[in-house]
Amino acid sequence: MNVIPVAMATGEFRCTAYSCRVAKQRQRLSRDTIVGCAVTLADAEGLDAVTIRRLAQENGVTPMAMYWHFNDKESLLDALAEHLLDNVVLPEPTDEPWDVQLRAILAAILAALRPHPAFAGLAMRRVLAAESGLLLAERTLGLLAEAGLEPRRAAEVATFLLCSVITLVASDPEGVAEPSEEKLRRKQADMQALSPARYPHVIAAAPDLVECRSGEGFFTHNLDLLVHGVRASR
Amino acid sequence: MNVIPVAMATGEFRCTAYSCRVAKQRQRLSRDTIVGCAVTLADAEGLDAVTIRRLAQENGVTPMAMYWHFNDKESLLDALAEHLLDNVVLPEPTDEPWDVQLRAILAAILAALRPHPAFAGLAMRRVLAAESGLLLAERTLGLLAEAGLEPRRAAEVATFLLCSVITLVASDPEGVAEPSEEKLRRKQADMQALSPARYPHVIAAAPDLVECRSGEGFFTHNLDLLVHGVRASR
DNA sequence: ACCTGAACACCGTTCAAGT
DNA sequence: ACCTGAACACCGTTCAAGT
Repeated sequence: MNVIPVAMATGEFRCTAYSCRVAKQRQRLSRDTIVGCAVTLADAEGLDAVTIRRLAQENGVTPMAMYWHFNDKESLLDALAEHLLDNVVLPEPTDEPWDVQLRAILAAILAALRPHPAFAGLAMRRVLAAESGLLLAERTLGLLAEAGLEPRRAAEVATFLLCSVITLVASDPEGVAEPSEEKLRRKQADMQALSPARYPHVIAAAPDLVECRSGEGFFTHNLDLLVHGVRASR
Repeated sequence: MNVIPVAMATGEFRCTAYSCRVAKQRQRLSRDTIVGCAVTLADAEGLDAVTIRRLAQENGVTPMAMYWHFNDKESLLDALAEHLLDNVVLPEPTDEPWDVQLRAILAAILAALRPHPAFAGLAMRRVLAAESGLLLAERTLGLLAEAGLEPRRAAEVATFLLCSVITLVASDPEGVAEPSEEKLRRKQADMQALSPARYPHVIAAAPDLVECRSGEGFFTHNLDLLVHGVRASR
């Protein structure tokens, strides 16, 4: 969290709790500072809060200033996606078996996305475009070839694996990091109020169903599931 | 496609190519007609085109009329999600082994979502709320218990499986059904222009990577991967 | 019960212009 | 090179009012 709460003296521009830059000495804007601001904003208030106008305001600048740094909002989102992919710390190739290495790669992606569930879903649009994304794809395809998959099948599996890992993080219905604790309890109560005759398993699993996404097991177990799936489906 | 193109005589309201209701005899609005309109609109122009104001216009009605039928846009999207889940034709329970039945359920979900890639992703938010979604969850949890998974693990896997199937459809970067053929070729060309030293596998797989999502194999093979994964990770 | 009118606080984006 | 001002065509939503 590189949020910088500031108590403003001058009223030069509105300075919210999530203001991303200090007012006194406003250095020049850059793509990176804007992306950084967008990241903290999305983390704190969800992707919907990431707005051209809001970003401008956070930086004490006119909305139109953004258009010098980005062509349009689409390319701003692209930059957010690439920020995620750039944060993936890809493990060096080893002489371990393909499945161990594949798991390590997927885990690395997971680790980079988990801090940002609000916009992890954006990563998908740049895996085959950004350099860091292509590197992931390259390594994944290589390992799948090593596993003995024919090319077409390797492409299908690689695409699916990357999407699945992203989904593992982004599937959370709430866009924001903290699903508010309150809503979760209500959801659980709703489920347990169902007809016990028709939904016995759902009722019994209600606490797990609402909680499991925030446990460590959800990620490790389902990564295992994926890798086992690849091995078994050859 | 229940799109009704109309050659308007009167100018009573603007009638686009995707107008969802005929002008001459405007019967009453209902949640169902609005949802139907939203579905064809999303299929044709993407989810972004589904707008309170646009829906009103398509139905020759004031934007505010929507607010009698839906509390807000969120609940409109909820209705879209439930429309998807309602279309799942759940296979009857049989005495086949659990994995065969599980695959059949996942395939049924897939079949319901595939016609609507633009908003298939919405399904996630209502699986544990809508009746038809809860039925899916119930059956899935039952089969996973039958497979011998402990409750917590079953909840994790069920959540992941449902998300993954949805992702299988919704992961397409383009929101619209037809990714425009033109862009696909450009994407493929971009990839094949990469450094052959650094990205040999990506370059070789370029055609497959851009095409594989529209082939039948992408879905059947990855469904198999998931089911195999469940079996192997017990 | 079902819909309209007017208004509010937001969006993304373009174009010309300033320094 | 970097940013502003004014304007345009959109959003979702509220509130009071009409039939």
